[in-house]
Amino acid sequence: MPFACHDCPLRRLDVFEEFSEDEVRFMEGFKAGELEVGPGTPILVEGARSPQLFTVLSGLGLRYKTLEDGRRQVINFVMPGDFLGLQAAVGGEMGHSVEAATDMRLCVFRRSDIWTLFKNHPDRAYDVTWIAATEEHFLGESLASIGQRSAIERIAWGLVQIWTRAGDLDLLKNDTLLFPFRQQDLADTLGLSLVHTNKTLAKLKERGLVAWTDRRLRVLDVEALERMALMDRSEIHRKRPLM
Amino acid sequence: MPFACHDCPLRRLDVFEEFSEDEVRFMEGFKAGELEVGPGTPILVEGARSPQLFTVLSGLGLRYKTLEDGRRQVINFVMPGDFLGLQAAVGGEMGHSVEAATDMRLCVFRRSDIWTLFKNHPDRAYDVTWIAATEEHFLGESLASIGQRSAIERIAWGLVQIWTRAGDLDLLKNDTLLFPFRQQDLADTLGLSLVHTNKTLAKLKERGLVAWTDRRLRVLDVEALERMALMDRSEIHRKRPLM
DNA sequence: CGATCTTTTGACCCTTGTCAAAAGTTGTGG
DNA sequence: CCACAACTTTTGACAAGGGTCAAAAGATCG
Repeated sequence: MPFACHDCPLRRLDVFEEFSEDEVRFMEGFKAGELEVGPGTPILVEGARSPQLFTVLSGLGLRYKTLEDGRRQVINFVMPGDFLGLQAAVGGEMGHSVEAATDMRLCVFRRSDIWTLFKNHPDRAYDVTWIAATEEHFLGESLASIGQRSAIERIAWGLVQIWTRAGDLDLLKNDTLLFPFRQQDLADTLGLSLVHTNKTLAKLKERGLVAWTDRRLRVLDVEALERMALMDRSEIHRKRPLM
Repeated sequence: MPFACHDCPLRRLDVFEEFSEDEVRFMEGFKAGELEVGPGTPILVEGARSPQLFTVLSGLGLRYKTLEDGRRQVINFVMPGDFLGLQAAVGGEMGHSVEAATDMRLCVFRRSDIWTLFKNHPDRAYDVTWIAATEEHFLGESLASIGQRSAIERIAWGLVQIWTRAGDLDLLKNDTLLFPFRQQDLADTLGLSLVHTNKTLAKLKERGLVAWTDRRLRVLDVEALERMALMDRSEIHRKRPLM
């Protein structure tokens, strides 16, 4: 049974900005429904014009693009709070696909309502832009990682990235993240081969920095990984808007 | 001497959507001035909160990020029509720097006016979002190139990208583009070393697909390059908004 | 016409990719 | 609960694409 935005579990998280009562009311009208899907379900397809937008309520997924010959680039891991489908909503077509990796629950909006939002709710429209700009920011980081970092640096970077986001979303239980992805997914994210990813990951495990078995991921020394990846300690955890 | 938006040379290009008289009038109020800079001038700096936004009127530049140890990732080549500084305007800090590569002329907007735009001009706000989403789309393409393509594919991809954009902007004179960048810049864009970029580029020259000397670039066989890069022939040239 | 950049070349080798097969896991149906 | 099929993770051997170094050859520019 769908719940009212007022009771949305995501609202309570510290990473997200508070909603005013007014905004909550508006979002309740904007919300068109909920969608539940199982692992492997495609949610948005590259090149398609989806009539819907989504906010992830729970579950994990992948965004990816495929080249004609089958090579795949994972753009991002999809986590709760992520806003999906904006490209199709404003641009016309999705530049990538999105697929569920676990059971997922999504909040559904109508593409056609997006214009109303811009027209009547400038603050929410601003937030949408905020989200798009932030995503762009993140992709810039990814580009720098894939383009400039070595294999071990990339993996360290990727793990910190995942770990930090998961932490913000309160997804860590017993300091462990239930992580449904395969090493192949990580490899496709970082532009590495599966074999090399596996061997490099093994080094990080030996050094006691990470533990990843049985679909459970634990980062044991975030700071060591950050140093290894030459990450800007300053990557602030700013609060972000939630659609 | 600055000119009125009404006479903006970019407006006439086919790639950009038409402005209504109303929009032109608004933009004239939104425009805070013009900026002219020479080659090498930093326009926006990574991590800084710029009080200004820009639309490139003429000239070329680079967007890039630097890692702590000096490695540099070029995010994108900056061309006329590009909107700069949105990340700082909505998010807080720029995720990358922008620097002029030639003389550049920029249209300047005040960051503080952006909210007015959202409040009073939903259509223009929508366009801003459109731009952000499109940029995100493009970065996804880049990610796929750097992550999945081989050196020669990447270079082919990069050249097509530049060539197409330049064509859209009517920057080709005698089928030639005045291209102020160094091979090092292309290398840093594609995540390759300078030496390897040079040698790979040489192959494309030998095959008669490209000519690049003396700061003049000519792509002689776009389609061959597109095939080589496995590019989606469908990458539509949709009209885009201009700020 | 030096001083400074940028582009080319050649030699060498290291990081990462490819192939193939073994070892572990997970899930399913009888 | 076992057995088998289908995945995923590991390992090892080997190959190669691309990186690094160094220096020569061309441009640029004051």
